Amino acid sequence: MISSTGEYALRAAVYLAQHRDAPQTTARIAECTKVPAGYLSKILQQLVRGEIAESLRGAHGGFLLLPEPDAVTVWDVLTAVGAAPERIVTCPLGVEGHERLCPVHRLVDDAVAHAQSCFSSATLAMLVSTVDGVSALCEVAPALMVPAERVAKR
Amino acid sequence: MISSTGEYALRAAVYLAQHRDAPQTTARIAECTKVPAGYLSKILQQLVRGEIAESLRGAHGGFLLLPEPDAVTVWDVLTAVGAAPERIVTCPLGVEGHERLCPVHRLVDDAVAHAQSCFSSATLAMLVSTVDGVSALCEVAPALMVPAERVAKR
DNA sequence: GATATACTGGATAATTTTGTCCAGTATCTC
DNA sequence: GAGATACTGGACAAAATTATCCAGTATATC
Repeated sequence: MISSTGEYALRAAVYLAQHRDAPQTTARIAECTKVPAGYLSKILQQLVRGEIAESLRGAHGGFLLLPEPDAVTVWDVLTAVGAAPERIVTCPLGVEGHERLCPVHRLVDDAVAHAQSCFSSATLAMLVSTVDGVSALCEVAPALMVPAERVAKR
Repeated sequence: MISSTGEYALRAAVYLAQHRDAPQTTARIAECTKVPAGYLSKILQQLVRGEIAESLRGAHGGFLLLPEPDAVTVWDVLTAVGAAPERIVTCPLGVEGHERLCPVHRLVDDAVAHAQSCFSSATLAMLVSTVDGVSALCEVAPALMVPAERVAKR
């Protein structure tokens, strides 16, 4: 449905939305999102070019989410890395003489349209704020940890 | 949204659903669906293994749709070639200690689920029978050709 | 200013997907 | 049975995606 690149970009963007207090290094984001560090570096650069993140060089540098979390949609993130599913606008067979899509491609395009709709109506703020026992990126909410884990932390 | 392989398989399956009267050769299907012939050959083999098509060797041989067109869904075709979008069943980050997906992956999985629903409720028969001026695979209905094209044919 | 930190951009490599080619085999027609 | 047709399976090649590495540069701290 979405490529590895898209998945990775989404994880990184959500992580930045969760940690707006200080710049987050590539290494830290990579560790927490389980994304290959070297590749993540490229993806973060794309997010910077897409004005989704900003980068700060030097000591204590890293990446910060640029807009407010409620002003960035999942669609925006996927688009920034070229991983957004694309609508079918013209006949993939290149047939001349008609404009409308045939039933086959209309079906596929409907699915794409729905995905686009889902993704463009979900903001990073929504993903981060949602609470139902499992927070974004699977960070287990401390209050909901099972006893064994809470004990292990001490 | 779906891979080239999936798109090609769908075109081929629909073509077979449109031409059930006689076996269709790889060359003919390739020409009409604009799919690279050599690659199509591999895809047709996968459709045969998936019991979506049957093959007949020798002169006047080719491929035939195996089940009735109303008994094959788009989902079936995509699955046969391993191109069906997959549901997210476990946390892609591999975090232990919880079962439910986090908001990020729940969102993505919802989109996948919707696509799966679209694809599994659409049969080849539906795609072939739909008439709204453009038939499946963009074959222009003769009666609806624009005048210039009708003249050009003479 | 010296040093350590951390992003940038480019080169390169591994992997997966897509695509090509051909010898072998089965089947039909005459 | 001979010849032509057409699928089968495997090897191989091209292209796109994913991933790694490193020298260069900018920034913060002392």
